[in-house]
Amino acid sequence: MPQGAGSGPRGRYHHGELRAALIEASFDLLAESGLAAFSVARVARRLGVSTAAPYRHFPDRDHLVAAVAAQAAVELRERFVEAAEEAGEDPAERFAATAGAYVRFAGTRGAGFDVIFAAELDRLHDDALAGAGRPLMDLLLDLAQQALGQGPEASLTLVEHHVVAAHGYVALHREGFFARRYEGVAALADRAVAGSRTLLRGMREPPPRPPGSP
Amino acid sequence: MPQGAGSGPRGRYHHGELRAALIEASFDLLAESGLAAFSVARVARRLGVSTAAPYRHFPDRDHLVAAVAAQAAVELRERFVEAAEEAGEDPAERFAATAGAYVRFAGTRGAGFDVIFAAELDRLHDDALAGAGRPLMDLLLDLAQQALGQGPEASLTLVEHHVVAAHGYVALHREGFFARRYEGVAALADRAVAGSRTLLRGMREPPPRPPGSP
DNA sequence: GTCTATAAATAGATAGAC
DNA sequence: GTCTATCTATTTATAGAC
Repeated sequence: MPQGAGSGPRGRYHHGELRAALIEASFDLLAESGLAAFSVARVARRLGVSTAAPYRHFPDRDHLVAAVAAQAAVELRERFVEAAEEAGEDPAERFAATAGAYVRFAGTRGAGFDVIFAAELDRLHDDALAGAGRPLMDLLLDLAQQALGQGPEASLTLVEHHVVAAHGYVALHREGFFARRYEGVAALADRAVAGSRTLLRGMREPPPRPPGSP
Repeated sequence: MPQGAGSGPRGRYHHGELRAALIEASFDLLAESGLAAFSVARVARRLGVSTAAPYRHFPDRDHLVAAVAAQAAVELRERFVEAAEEAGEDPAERFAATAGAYVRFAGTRGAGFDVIFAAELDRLHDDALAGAGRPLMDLLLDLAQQALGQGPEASLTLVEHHVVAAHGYVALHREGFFARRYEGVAALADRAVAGSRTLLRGMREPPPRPPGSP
């Protein structure tokens, strides 16, 4: 039993658990304040460890963020799979459901596409992170393809609008834009799903008339 | 001629111009680093004035941000009007064009819905700011109403999806999500306009079949 | 593996000189 | 109207004790 945390409900992290605890606390901090306000010192403080302790496990702030991002990518993909499963058989509903899953995940867990694909982390060449983003997008492309029944180019366009809209809800939520309109993330997630349905419906329709065509 | 800035191309701000110069430099800083990284000290530094100088004109950081936000709301509304005018007669195109205007404005000027409606600024009770956001949304609602030809509730839904998507492009752009895909804001603005057209088309269509209905 | 102590940067904000 | 000087707080990161 390599631990001694029994001295209190939130005992200190003595041996070997700090790395995982840092990542978990980082999610909380990101959810509360976003990536820009994220700091190693704040994570350490809320775990009750010294500000120096994290540097035993991560060389700097960005490597900690990268570890969070890599785990977020894996978790988010799981939420996507679950959401599609729960949505039933209709490919349109399976696709749209991932917008809700995104808003709920990024809204409560704090790490979404902004963290997972953050440009700041590019220079790290973190293998775990580099390999984590692709399966996420591939899954969405696959669901879009099945919902749309058109070529890969159209699917990519749909996924882009879909992802951008879902992230837009999270971003504006975090900035307080919806503060006076909605209570929580769950309501916004439903709006995002409705938005994706609308988007899909719009892409199945032919454009009314390209300006200037006969 | 109450000034003495002739000693250099970027001379110091001696009398009376500092307030306006601070607001203008704040736009630049917001465009480069976003609201979270905004600081009074950085604005002062890039103007070549002391960090104390801004406090002669604004009591604190938030009041400076509020002044920027109020001006941004006015400017953004002008961009909306121009974009709708340039889009021609088609109400759908007039509405969709505002998505492009938003992405270009918020992407290059740095202050969009996130700044204009920032929850942080709520407690200020700044009259200029409080009155600036509403005309912006009213204009969009009006254009949506004309494009959609349905009730005010449907227009509100459309505007929300429209605004959220446009802001999503700006937010993900700023985080580096599109860094490897697009060169600049102009390309993203076009994608946002295309997205709004799709959205509008989707809202004109009846839902295929509400689950469980005959 | 974690701690204390420490360093240098940066930020917000104020007092008082000019 | 702007400056210098100053204070306090925060963050990143390192060195060395336990």
